[in-house]
Amino acid sequence: YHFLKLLISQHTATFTIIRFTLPYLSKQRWEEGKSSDGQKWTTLEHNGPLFPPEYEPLPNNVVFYYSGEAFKLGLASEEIATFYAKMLDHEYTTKEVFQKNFFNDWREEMTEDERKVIKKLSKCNFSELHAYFVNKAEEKKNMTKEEKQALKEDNAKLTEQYGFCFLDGHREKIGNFRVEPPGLFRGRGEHPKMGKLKKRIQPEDITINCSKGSRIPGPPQGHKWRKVQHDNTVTWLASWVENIQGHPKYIMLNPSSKLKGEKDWQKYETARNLKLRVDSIRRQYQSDWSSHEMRNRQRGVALYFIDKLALRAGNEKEDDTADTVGCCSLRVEHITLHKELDGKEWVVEFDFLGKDSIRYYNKVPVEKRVFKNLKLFMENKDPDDDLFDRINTSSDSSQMTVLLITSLSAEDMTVEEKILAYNRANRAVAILCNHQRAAPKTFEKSMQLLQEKIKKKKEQIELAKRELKEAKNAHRERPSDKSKNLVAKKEKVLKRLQEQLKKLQLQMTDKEENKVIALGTSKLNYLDPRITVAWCKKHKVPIEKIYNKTQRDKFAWAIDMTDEDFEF
DNA sequence: TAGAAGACTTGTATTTAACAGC
DNA sequence: GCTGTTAAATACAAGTCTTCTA
Repeated sequence: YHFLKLLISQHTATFTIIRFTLPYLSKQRWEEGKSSDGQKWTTLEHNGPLFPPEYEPLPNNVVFYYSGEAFKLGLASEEIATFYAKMLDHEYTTKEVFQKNFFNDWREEMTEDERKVIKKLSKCNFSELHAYFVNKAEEKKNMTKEEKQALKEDNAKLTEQYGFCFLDGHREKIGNFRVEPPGLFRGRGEHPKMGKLKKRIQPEDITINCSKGSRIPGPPQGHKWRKVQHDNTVTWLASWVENIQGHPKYIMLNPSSKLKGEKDWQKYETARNLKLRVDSIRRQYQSDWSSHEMRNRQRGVALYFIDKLALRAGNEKEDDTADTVGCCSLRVEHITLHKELDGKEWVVEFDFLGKDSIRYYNKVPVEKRVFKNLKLFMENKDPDDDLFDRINTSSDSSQMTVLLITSLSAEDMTVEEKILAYNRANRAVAILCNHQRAAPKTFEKSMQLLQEKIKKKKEQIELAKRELKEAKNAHRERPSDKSKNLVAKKEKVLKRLQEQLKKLQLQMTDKEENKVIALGTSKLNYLDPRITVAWCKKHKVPIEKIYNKTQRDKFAWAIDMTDEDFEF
């Protein structure tokens, strides 16, 4: 769990981040009146998941070719072929691993006769299939307004029927009420299983969870559920096992639900409690740097990294997944020690792939004792050995914290400036947590557009200034009510233009600074929303300017309970 | 008690809806 | 009203941490 806090005092935006592991905390007696028997609900009723539509066979004029010859595929293998055909202009399909995995899985689903003929992916020609789907997408785009409206209404009906459940008597929104459709697995980074066939889920694969005595959802015609259970120690409504990694998947509630909201609240309360102990935890791990036990030294340094850099814990991973690491799973090859670098002493250079194969690159000056310890941990090891070989994320008291404070301030700000300040604080957190995104494809273009707008606005301002001057002169020469009004009017116009310019410039700054940073994750999962709500109230910033509809729903608990003098 | 299985949160990519500018 | 951009919503993979089981 990662936690952070956003403190925004008088005209000042300040974030404090706290990232730590829960076992350490849950052993403390901080539970906020949470039921100890693990009951998550008393009654639960729902309509089961919504299945994706059955496969629609291709029309006869859309032909698959093998070795240049038309080849009619059976329904099952045709469907799988369409998965690949749809992805043809995606980078994935150029990757060897993807192709290999796809082709292996595809062949497994083929009939004997198909398998006899289709032996090489390179001889397969999906282009007609691809074109067919491109065309279909185009047609969908060109549908009339009425058709689109009808489609929308159909969708709304389904959401109405399947998108809600009753939990303890309250009607709650479900997060993902659709069963995932079949397709090709798209792992992130260099995932060894990319391209494998994600099979169609049948009702017979699905476990339903609801309360005893509730109306049990009916399986689709001619089918039955794998199992119906009544376990109120878990929060999911339905589950199945996906065939790629063999992991369970769940249908759960939307973040706007009471159940999720209370859990979220509890999370931030835990963070709040941690704040009281951060100092002592820091003293502890610093003293561990000189421990005579190697295990303690490693733990002390690992904790320091997590505290200082907001690294993830770094659990052990299964094989057959992309090679990514977190703090505890760092290997010797992921860091380089520099006694001196860029005029700084005791610098550690990090370079590794973290969650979702996002690169973490950072050069960090550290305390001398940390540096010496790292050198010790690396002695007589190969590059692919674990840096922290004596600890793992479940070793005792894995206490991990992070605290960062960035301060941004200004006096007498407009709402726009306040929002920029907020976003900057938000951004400082995202940068620390390495929440990166690829620069949007249209970034340069839209930047240029903004640039032009600003130029235009400046020209307008020049013009307005001249006109104002003229009006003033005219008024001086021949004062009248009319001329006086004109001056006032021109002043007003100029002022408004100047405000608009400022707004545009702020917008541009924000955009530029946000180029490769994703704010969403930290806003949604790390910032205590109560701090944001209090800040909005205090500074008269409408909450809608900070949180969109979804976010307001998710943080309804915070919006309801927080007044302007809330302190984290 | 360690390793596997299970449950739940976090995070990026993709899809869809809303909006601005013509 | 149309079209291209941007923001919101959704999808689902990939983490973390808990609980079960041999």
